[in-house]
Amino acid sequence: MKNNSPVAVRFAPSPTGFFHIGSVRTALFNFLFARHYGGQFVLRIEDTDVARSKKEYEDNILENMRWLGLEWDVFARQSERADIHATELQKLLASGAAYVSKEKVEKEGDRGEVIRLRNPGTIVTFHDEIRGDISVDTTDLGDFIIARSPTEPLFHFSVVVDDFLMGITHVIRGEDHISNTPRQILIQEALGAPRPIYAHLPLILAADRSKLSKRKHGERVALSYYKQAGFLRAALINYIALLGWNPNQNEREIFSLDELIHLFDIAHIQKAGAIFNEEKLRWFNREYMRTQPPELLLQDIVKVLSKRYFAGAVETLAPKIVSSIRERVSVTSDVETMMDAGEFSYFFETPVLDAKKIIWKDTSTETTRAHLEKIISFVTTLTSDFDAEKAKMVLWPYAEHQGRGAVLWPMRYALSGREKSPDPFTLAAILGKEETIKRLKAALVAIS
RNA sequence: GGCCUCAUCGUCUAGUCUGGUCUAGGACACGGGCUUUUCAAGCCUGGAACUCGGGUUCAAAUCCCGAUGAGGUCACCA
Repeated sequence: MKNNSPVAVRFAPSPTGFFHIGSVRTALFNFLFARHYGGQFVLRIEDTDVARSKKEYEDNILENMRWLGLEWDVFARQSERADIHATELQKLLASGAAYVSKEKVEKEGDRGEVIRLRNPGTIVTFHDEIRGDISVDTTDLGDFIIARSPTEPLFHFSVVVDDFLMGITHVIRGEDHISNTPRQILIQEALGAPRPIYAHLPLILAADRSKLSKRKHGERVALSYYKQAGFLRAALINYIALLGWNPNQNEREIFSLDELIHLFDIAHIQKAGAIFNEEKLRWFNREYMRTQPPELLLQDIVKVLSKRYFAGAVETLAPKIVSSIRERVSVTSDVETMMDAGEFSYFFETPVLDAKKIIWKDTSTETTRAHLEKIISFVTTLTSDFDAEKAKMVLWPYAEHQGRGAVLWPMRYALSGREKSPDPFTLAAILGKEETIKRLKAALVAIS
């Protein structure tokens, strides 16, 4: 497993929950670092806690790592390295650096005997690439437990053994591991293992400034939530990379994964935690959506609208409305939100008109009626396959002359029955000549 | 509470190492305006921050000390 690469890093999630944003960031930074230096990126599943680890979670992590494009070079499962851990543990026991200790059983699952590290009780000072030197008096740690039995190592021990034997040169992980580091260094020293270079990343925070957690902050901490909502991987990667790191490229904010790899450095990593802001993520996503071919959004629109409306009607409608929707959404799930708010209902059903709303501001009923009649006569002159541009051409001079609001508002409202909608020309083109005239006449009846 | 870490607009950040060009720059969000009526988008524009207190210095967002505040962590979880 040793290699000649200058650096080797690892992302070591425990499969005890769905891949969440904080883990994504740790994985991303490790990936970026490895690729930047042409080193090795190890994905190691820390599943030594048999009771809490689930295959389902492991699958979720792997699947999402691939989806994000964070390909790893080496894959390992800690549970499959049990023999290695047992061997190393025996060495410590044999040398007296660790010992079997009798315990009183306090809670269910506790053992009568566990293995503790003989703590020399020194002051451990280690260098952190982001924070500088950190010193901790390890006497308060006591002879801490490193294994439940000779074949059941605990987190700190298996991490140190694996990092050592897998040749990990840099440990890049969350700030919540700072307090674990002295303990792990003590184990390294007992094992005679070299000390890797540490870099503790600032945490990604929830709006309340506390660490993002499933229990406190719900589904929005899981990457799959954003994936399902239709966020693009490039937007997610770009946004998360810039949370706690800055490439220092003047004012630029949009970067591809390759550019991030090229630019990545530990020197520009932030020390303070950063709040995850979905609004800004949405902005990134819109930026990336613009670069996507419209066909992709079209497929999503068809999928969403088919849930509620007749598929045949959706098929013919969707291509006509895709460009106007494209301007109004930041993420594809917005399409569903719009549908739930009734946004598209007027394409499928005759709108129910509120007579008062047909009239623009202080325009009189008589004038509005005259405008509507005029609009009908204009529309009548159009060929049945007219588009929005054609409709605008015949109607615009009249609207311009009579007052845009006075003419266009009643038309738009008559066609949509809503205070907010696409412009009247687009509506008319989508609805078609016959339906447009029918709805305009209905408005005329409504205000009579 | 012990230990550890952190501290620039509401949020993400540039600037801090190598003090002066910072009356602190950008982005998101928000306010106002413009645009083919509404909504959105776009463009223009506005408000908005160096946590506080001491030092050092001709000069401090930048260096030092302290206070305060915030977070992390204290398992036979990872």
